[in-house]
Amino acid sequence: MNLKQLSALLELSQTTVSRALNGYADVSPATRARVQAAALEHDYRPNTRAQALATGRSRVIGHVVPKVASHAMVNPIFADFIAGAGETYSASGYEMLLSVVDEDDEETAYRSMKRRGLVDGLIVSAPRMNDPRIALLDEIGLPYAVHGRATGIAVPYSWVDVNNRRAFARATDFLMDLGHRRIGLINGLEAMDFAHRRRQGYEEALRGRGITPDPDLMQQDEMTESYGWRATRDMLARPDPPTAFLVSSVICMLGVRRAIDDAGLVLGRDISAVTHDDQLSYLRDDGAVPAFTATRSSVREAGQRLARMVIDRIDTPDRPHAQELLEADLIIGRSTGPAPR
Amino acid sequence: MNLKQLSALLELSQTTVSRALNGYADVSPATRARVQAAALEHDYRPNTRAQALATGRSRVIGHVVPKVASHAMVNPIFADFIAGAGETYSASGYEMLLSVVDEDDEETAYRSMKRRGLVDGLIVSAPRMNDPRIALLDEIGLPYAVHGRATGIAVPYSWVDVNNRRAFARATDFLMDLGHRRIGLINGLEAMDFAHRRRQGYEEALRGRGITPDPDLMQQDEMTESYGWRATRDMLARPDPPTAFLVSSVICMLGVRRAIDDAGLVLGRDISAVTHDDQLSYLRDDGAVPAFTATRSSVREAGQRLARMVIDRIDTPDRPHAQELLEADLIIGRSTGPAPR
DNA sequence: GCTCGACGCCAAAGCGCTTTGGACACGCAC
DNA sequence: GTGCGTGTCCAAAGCGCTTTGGCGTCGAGC
Repeated sequence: MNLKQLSALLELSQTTVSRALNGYADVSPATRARVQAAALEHDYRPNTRAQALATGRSRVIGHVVPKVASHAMVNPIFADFIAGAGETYSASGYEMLLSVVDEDDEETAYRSMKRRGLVDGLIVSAPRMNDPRIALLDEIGLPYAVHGRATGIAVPYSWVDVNNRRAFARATDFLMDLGHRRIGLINGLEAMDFAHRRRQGYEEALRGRGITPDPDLMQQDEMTESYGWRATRDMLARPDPPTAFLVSSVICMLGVRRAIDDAGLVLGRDISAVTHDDQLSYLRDDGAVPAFTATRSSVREAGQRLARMVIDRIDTPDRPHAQELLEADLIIGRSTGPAPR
Repeated sequence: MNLKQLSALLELSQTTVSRALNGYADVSPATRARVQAAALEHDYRPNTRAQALATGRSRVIGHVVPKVASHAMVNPIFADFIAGAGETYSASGYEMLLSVVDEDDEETAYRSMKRRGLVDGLIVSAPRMNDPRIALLDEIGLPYAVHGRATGIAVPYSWVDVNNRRAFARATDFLMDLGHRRIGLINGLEAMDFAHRRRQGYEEALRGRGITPDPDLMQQDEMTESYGWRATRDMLARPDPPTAFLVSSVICMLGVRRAIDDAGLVLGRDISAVTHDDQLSYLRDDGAVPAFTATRSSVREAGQRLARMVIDRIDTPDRPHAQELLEADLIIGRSTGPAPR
């Protein structure tokens, strides 16, 4: 059933049927009711492609997943983030288009999405420092919103981010309050903006108490379980090992715990550790007392907010850019305790 | 730059330009070359929506993510699966549409996708036993391929699956070869077909050696870390605890290890455990000797194969349905050893 | 009685592509 | 010269929708 057939059936013009369904005022209430009833009865849904062609809007929002050729890593927060964004999209009549793109072809991909009229807007994930994608999208003229910030970009843009600096500063302070002085940082790749900010927070807090950050106690890498294990093992093997760790993700933290176990130590007694917790659904840690002390912020919620933000930008491109800085909760769990003396 | 402008510029008709670019024979080699050069120079890309409207094909494949209202769980294999499928799509000129849908609205969502001409085909994930979606899609007439099988569905359909029954039978046999007689099963939800098959394999292997499966040693639930922990703790607390575990996912396995540690036991010495390993990129376990003994099968590869399969079905709907049964490798790691006596 | 603005409806154009059904020119065979 | 196949190209219709501009009709206001 298409518009033509439906309007023939109702003995009305396509114009009237279309306008009745789209809520225009110049349709009598009686006619509108009749049209709506018929549409419902025959389960009429406008063809998206035709609609998009006629209106110039596709009601689709793109997410580009860069595929790094070297290490075929998929971001573990990806699924929950997508779930959050997807919820908002479907509630707002948008669809989500996912494009897996070779890292080098990202620019081409963006341009092509615009030219082909594939999407009305984009989500930019995992911004790096001085990320070139922001200028690119401004040039192309495709509405977008960024999950995170990009240090070094001067022009305003729309973003949602966690206050990573403050979260890690608070966590560091918390550990120092417990008497820890040597605190290892097991960070994500610091080319990623969030990891850079986390280190800033960590170093600031240390310096705030007159402690000079020790480069030997800082590691950065792709946040896998085995990286967490390796980094912890190495630091614990040092002559003057840390008594506490600050860890960038729960996945890493699992490896950290394993290394601590392997060393015959007890987490929360011999060694303390605080992790950032994105509240991934399959790693939910919400017992009465959580296993891990954590800076916690829901990545799913970030997805929801970002989706809302792009949609707003599509609807009202002239509005000034929006920014949302989410504060992470500091949740006390069983992985921290006073520094052993 | 659109077709009209391009053809004006070339002083050719739209027809000829279109046919030149789409490889039709009735264009002289000279003209074709001229057209291609101009298209390249002006970076012309046909508008997808117009193309879709004209051809009746959208070159988009849908993935429906059911959103379970009660427990907002996102499948951890989701990201890697998507990555695999996405690679194949972009190599084949397809796009991926992701739709997050309330569990109850799944039928409506499928019908709507068809009516609105949104997608050319679909991937069905996480089939349950007697899954009604297969009959539904056959009725609607939307090409699809299923990730997994649905016990109880008689009609042929296209699928890619891991031989879960055999994988778990082999793992059980392996543990029994090591002398284990009481083996706990920490399974996924058995309404899911794969979990059902895994239990079958487990029970068959036990019976094959004259052991009657003990219902007290079987658990099923959503495969989270905390479930793995809880189930293991409970079974170890039994009067006659198992000496080995069979675990449905690496995520669970992390919880299993935690519970074993908590009990003051050593994994691989006091207690053995074998897990299924989907080779998730952020949980890669590929040291010289992996931490976990596992039945291993790449979910990313499954994504690639399924993508290929739907595309084939779209291109040649009359071809008989294809099936691919992937065998899981049994990888020996450090989490298994002879049963203690 | 006439004008004018609402009101309710519609014909037709247009979105940017593909595809059908020729048209035209040319060369060849008869 | 006629007929016919072949190689190139094109005008126009169509995909299913939205939107512009206009057309009657009717009641109110003068």
